[in-house]
Amino acid sequence: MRERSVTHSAATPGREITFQALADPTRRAVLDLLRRGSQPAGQIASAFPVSRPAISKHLRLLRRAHLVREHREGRHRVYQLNPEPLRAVDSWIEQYRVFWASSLNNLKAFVEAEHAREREAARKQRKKS
Amino acid sequence: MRERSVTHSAATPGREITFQALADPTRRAVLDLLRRGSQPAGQIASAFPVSRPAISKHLRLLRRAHLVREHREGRHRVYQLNPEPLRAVDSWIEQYRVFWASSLNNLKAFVEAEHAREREAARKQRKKS
DNA sequence: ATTTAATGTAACCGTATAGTTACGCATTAT
DNA sequence: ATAATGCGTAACTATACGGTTACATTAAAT
Repeated sequence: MRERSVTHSAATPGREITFQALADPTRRAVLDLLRRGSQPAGQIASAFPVSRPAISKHLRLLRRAHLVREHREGRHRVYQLNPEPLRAVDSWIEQYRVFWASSLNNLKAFVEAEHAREREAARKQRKKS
Repeated sequence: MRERSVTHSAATPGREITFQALADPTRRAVLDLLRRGSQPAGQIASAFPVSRPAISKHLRLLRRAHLVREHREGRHRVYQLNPEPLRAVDSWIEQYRVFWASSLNNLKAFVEAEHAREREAARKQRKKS
């Protein structure tokens, strides 16, 4: 069976774009800001030290990741948080939560020491042949 | 009080490097792989379609983010998962969990409609003066 | 009808990423 | 001693990113 490709849950369709969108601190800050309520683009931009076009591009990426929704309101472009895609991220992390939830970390260390011993044994074995 | 800079929890020291490390799907897949047990670098690399040096560089980033630990074992470099930094990511997402946990999303929509109405009122107001 | 306000986009720049091949250095095997 | 393994690093390339300034567009204000 040779573990060809593991479960590789890291590469779920949307997840990819989402993780990438979250990689930038400014973008995360924008989301944090939007958590307190929707705002027009300019107002968002004014909360950051970078230029407005820079924020505009960040918003484009956030849109592409469906982390925000936009709707026109007069000459304003109001941005609204859409936390839905974060569920995918959450569910990915979920798989790791058990590692820090209990003493599994120690257990893991033990299991690995075990593996190391096995490897060592295998090595000695090959030496003999 | 004018919400000068929000809480901006997006920019916590280590969090930055962690999010960045998770941005790449291959790196996340490496972590997924390591969840099943520690492995030497070469074995990790053999699980992916890219070259070994490519994985080596990914491992360097994961090391920098303290998401993996490395220890030499003979001529092998065994990599071990260290989920600890993921807690920071988890706690960031935590703040968003409430949004999909209940009907708060709808409530949010309502509040925003409210805001919109306020804005509209303010606009009409300014028009008068 | 003009002007002003609110945004997005284009063009450009510097730097980081992800990947490749070639090479160097230990450590184990022969 | 020499060969082979296992890895990391260097050098190089192509592409994406984040930022800036200049320009285009649409809607509101005068």
